Amino acid sequence: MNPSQPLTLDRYDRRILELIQQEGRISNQELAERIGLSPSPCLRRLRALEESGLILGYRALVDARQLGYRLMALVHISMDRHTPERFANFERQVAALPQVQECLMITGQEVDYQLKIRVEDMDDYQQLLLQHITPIEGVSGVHSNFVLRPVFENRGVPVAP
Amino acid sequence: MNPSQPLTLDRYDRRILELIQQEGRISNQELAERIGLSPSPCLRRLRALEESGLILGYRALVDARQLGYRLMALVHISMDRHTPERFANFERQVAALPQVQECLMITGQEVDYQLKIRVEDMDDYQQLLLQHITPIEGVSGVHSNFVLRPVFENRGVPVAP
DNA sequence: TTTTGATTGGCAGATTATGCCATCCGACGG
DNA sequence: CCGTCGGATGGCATAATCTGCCAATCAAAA
Repeated sequence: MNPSQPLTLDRYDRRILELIQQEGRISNQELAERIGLSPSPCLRRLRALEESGLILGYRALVDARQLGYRLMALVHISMDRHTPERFANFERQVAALPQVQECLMITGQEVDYQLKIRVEDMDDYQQLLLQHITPIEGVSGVHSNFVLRPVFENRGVPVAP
Repeated sequence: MNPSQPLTLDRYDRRILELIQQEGRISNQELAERIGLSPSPCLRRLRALEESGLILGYRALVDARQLGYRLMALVHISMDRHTPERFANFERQVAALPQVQECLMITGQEVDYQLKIRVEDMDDYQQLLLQHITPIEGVSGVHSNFVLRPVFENRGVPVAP
């Protein structure tokens, strides 16, 4: 959790990062085998990467569509007054909505945030927007784009030499 | 890998999905303990969820900033001719760029794709755009927004009862 | 109440993780 | 050129975990 230490990653560390971004549940033995180390130093390195904060955690990828979330939308939000309180409040409210998968504060003349949203269908979407997003204090504009097809998502961060 | 079977998830399955979305590397023993089952049926359920395709895989989350990727951009792409070949070619080219973390085909009068990009700095970004994205056949417009702050990302899919 | 089918819990063997220590390697100083 | 020193590695032993198997349990239907 300490965002400092391994400023110097050697090829073993890089290889570990590449592999666990692809196979987050790979066993230490197989990891060691693939990077060309024995299990002991491999595990030590993995733990060090975790401790350093470079590895933030592990996630299972769940197929949203199979869970019934057939609609994905990108929502652009503009705020009327740009005070820290407004922003903080908006972010808190939005974080409480489980359908909001992602919230980014972005540049743009008419836009302050982009939300990525997953819902079951348009009815769901309309209700989320009108009941929970538009009413947040300070929200002055909402513009929606829908995802026709996710070409790819959840790619690993490149870890070049 | 078979996207069919568990149309009916009971509370155990739901709990498993919730937990492994938060702690992708949790041991089966602790998972079992937390959901209130013994390890055997817990592992059986987990494997079934994996086999069914509901769990697509596991990923380690790596702190991009610590790896030097200090700039994140959302790039909106418009294509001049909407033929399947153009789209397929664009997607292939873009998939070959490791800086492109995500590619979504979206609705919008002037937009066909949104890319999420991670680079080290503006120089990097300019080079990626001019050298690798703009030149792709059919790309007629590029508009960039930069991420000032990622409020949150990588949230799990809600798995409601 | 009895039957039937699915799910569970516990057990045993196989696999994996983890701490410890001697060894190895490279850098530095003598 | 050789010896010392610090850090990293590999192997080993123990602990923990995984995983397949079987009898027991539970629930729904007859």
